Amino acid sequence: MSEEFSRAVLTWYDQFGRKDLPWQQDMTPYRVWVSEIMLQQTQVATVIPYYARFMRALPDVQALAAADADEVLHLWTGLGYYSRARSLHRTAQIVVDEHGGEFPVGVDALQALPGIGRSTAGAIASLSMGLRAPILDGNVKRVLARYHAVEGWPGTRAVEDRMWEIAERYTPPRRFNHYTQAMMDLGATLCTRSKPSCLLCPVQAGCEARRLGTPTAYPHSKPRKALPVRQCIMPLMVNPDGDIWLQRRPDSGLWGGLWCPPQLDDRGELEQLLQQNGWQLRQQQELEPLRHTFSHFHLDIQPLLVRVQPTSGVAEAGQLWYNLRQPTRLGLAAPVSKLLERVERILAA
DNA sequence: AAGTCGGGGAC
DNA sequence: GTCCCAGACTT
Repeated sequence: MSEEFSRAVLTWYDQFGRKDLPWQQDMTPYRVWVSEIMLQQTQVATVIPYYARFMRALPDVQALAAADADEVLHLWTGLGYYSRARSLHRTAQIVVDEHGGEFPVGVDALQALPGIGRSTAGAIASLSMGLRAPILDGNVKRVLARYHAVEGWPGTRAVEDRMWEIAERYTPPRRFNHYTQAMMDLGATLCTRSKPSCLLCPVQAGCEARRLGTPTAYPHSKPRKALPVRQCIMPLMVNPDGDIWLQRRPDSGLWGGLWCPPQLDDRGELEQLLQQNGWQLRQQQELEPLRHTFSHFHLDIQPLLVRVQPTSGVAEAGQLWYNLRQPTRLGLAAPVSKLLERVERILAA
C-alpha cells in the first residue's frame, strides 16, 4: 500500500518533478543545507535570487565560517527570520572547527547543529548524503494530511507524531532523494493550499480527502480562540402600512453602506428612539433570537417586532420605510435579510 | 502547548 | 484586511 503510493509519486516525479532549481545542481551537503535553511517558511521564488548571491559570495562552508557575521546578515537582508542567518554562521563554524570541514553524517548529528530541526535534517540527509530519511515540511504535511484525511491540528503533539509516522512509512528504500523532492513538488504545484489540482495528482485514487470531497479542509487549521459574544436588540419598527424602518450604515466599518434596523444595547434606547422620532408605541413582541457570526465575534441579535404610529410618513436622508411587498433594491446584511423575511411571514398571517 | 521570528504571496 | 508558507527555538 505504501509501496503503491511511493511508486506513483516517483513515476510522477520522473515526468513532472522539478530538477532545475539552483540547489538541485551539484547537490553537496553545503549547498543543500543553505537552500533548506533559506526555504524555511519562505517560498522558492523568493529564495532563488538570495541563494544565487549567497553562493557567489560564500561558495563553501569554510568561506562561510570565516565570514564576518555582518556580511552573512547582509546577504540575508530582506529574507526575514534573521536568526536563521546567525544559526547558519554558527553551524558553519562548528562544522569547520569540530568536524574538519565536513558535515556530520546522519539525521541525529545534523539535528544537533543550530538551526537544523528534524525535517531539515531529513532533507539534507536524504538529498545530499544518500540516507533514507523522511521529511515533514508544510508541503509533505499537506499531501499526507489530505491523503489520509488526518483529523486534528498538526500543531499538537499527537497529530504531529502521527504525521511523522506516516512520512516515515511512505519513504521508499530506494530513490528516497527523488521521493523527497517529489513530495515537495507535489505540495507546491498540485496539492496546493487552495484550489488543488486533484485531477492531475498521481495519488488521487487513494486520497481520502478527495473521496470526502473536502481536500482543502486538510490539514486542519489552528483552532480559533472562542469568539467573544456581543449582544444587541434589533427593533423592527413597523408602521401601519407594514413597512420596516431602516437606516443606512456608514460606508466604513461593519456592514458598511448596508441598510439595517437600529442596533440597541438595551431597551431604554428603544424609548429614546420612539421619542426622538415622535412615534407612538402600539405593540411590541419579541421574536426568536438570532446568532450571526463574524470573523472576530458572535453577534446575538434579539429581534423586537415594534408596531408604531409615525407622526409623518417622511423619512430623512439615510433612513427609509422599507416596503416588504415591493422592496427597494438595496444592500442588506444577511441576518437583516433573514429577519425581514420572518417579519413578512408574521405580517401576512 | 503557546509565543516568537518576517517578508511576501494568495485571496 | 487574513492566512499561510521548503520550521526551529524559547518559554
